[in-house]
Amino acid sequence: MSYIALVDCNSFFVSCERVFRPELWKRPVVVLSNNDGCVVARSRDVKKFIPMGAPYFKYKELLDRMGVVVCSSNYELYSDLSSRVMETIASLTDALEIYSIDEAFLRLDREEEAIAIRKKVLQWTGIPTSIGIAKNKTLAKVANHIAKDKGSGVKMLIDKEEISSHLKTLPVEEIWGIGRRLGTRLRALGASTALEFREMSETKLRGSLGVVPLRTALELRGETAFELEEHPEPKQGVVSSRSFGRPVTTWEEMEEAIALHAGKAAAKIRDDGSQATYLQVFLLTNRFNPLEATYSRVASGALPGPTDFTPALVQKAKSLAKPLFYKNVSYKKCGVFLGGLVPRKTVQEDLFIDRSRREKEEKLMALLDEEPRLFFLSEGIKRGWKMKRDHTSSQYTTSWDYLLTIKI
DNA sequence: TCTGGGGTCCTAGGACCC
DNA sequence: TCTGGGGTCCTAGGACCC
Repeated sequence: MSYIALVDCNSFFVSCERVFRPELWKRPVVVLSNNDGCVVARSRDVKKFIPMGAPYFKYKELLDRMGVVVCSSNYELYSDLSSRVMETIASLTDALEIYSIDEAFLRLDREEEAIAIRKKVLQWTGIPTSIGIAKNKTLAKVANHIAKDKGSGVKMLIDKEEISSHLKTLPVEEIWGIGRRLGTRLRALGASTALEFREMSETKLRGSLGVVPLRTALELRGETAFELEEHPEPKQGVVSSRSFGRPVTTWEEMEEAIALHAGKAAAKIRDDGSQATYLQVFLLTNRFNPLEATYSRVASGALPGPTDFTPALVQKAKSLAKPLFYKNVSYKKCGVFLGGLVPRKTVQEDLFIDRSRREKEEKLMALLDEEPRLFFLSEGIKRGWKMKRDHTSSQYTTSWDYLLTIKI
């Protein structure tokens, strides 16, 4: 008999910070999102009084009063430690699905294997984990919560009676795949616990909620509806977006931000070895501002052919964004999505672009990717709309002193 | 003053075809 | 006067995840 296990790193971003600052193991710690906007990771003791995703400005005083150490996020560090954790797990199992930066599903036969994995990950990376084991992914999630709550590290949830008794006390919205909206609808339908949800009829679930919640309910009954995906499909698209440090009201600034995001997204797909055939831009106002109606616009279009060439993508992004931009509107955020990705190798030669021009473009992009201080002037020099935090981490694009001059 | 960013999957509805 | 029905593809939007 084989089981599904979920390995989940405990307070992952916090643990990453602690690995490099061991004195923090004894302190309560939170990690903030970009722009120091939200609390995105909390040490165990902080979870009791700070909700996940809490806006930092609302909790700043409380955090200070409680003596909580506050860290800005360092995604490069987290993603590097994540790779190490995943490599460690991979070395101890054959069937692994990396589900997120801090979680992995795997197949195993015995609880001892999980205990060994947990020990090895801690020993090799310094990151503590919790492991839930059950018949399928959804129940492994439930088991994982139990392991976390009890602090025991590993929880095997197989016995039917035991499963039922846990589901009886589990609120519907805490089930993996059931969020706030579905939770509200389920409660209206008379299911407020996982057990009540599991016992709803299939036709009712399918008819009023759709196939995903139905699959979730089937898993709670012990069936398998979500397979272990060891070889995930390539990404559908990449997005670069960010909130502004202050409201943006002029097209000149918006244009710079759009260009910057198009450039960042382009760099990502080049790094992945793919090219885009479809581009989307979006502009948003601040949805929390009660004085103004929320304004959110999207525009998209096909590219003339698969490309990863920054200037072509920037031009397309700007031309799509321009008609969306209204004067007298304060924008909060914008972004660029590149989709319809195809592997670079299989892209056919475009007969209308001569070879030497293509080679020049490739050289220019290679140069751009090698040298972080290089950027296109269309992305702006001053960037008054950028978040303040970003200025501290990279000066290359924000100070004249770091500018390079090159001739092409 | 200050509320993240990057993804996935599903559904509904329109366009188009026969 | 009467205005089909089924399939496919595309896109926008909703809901969820971490």
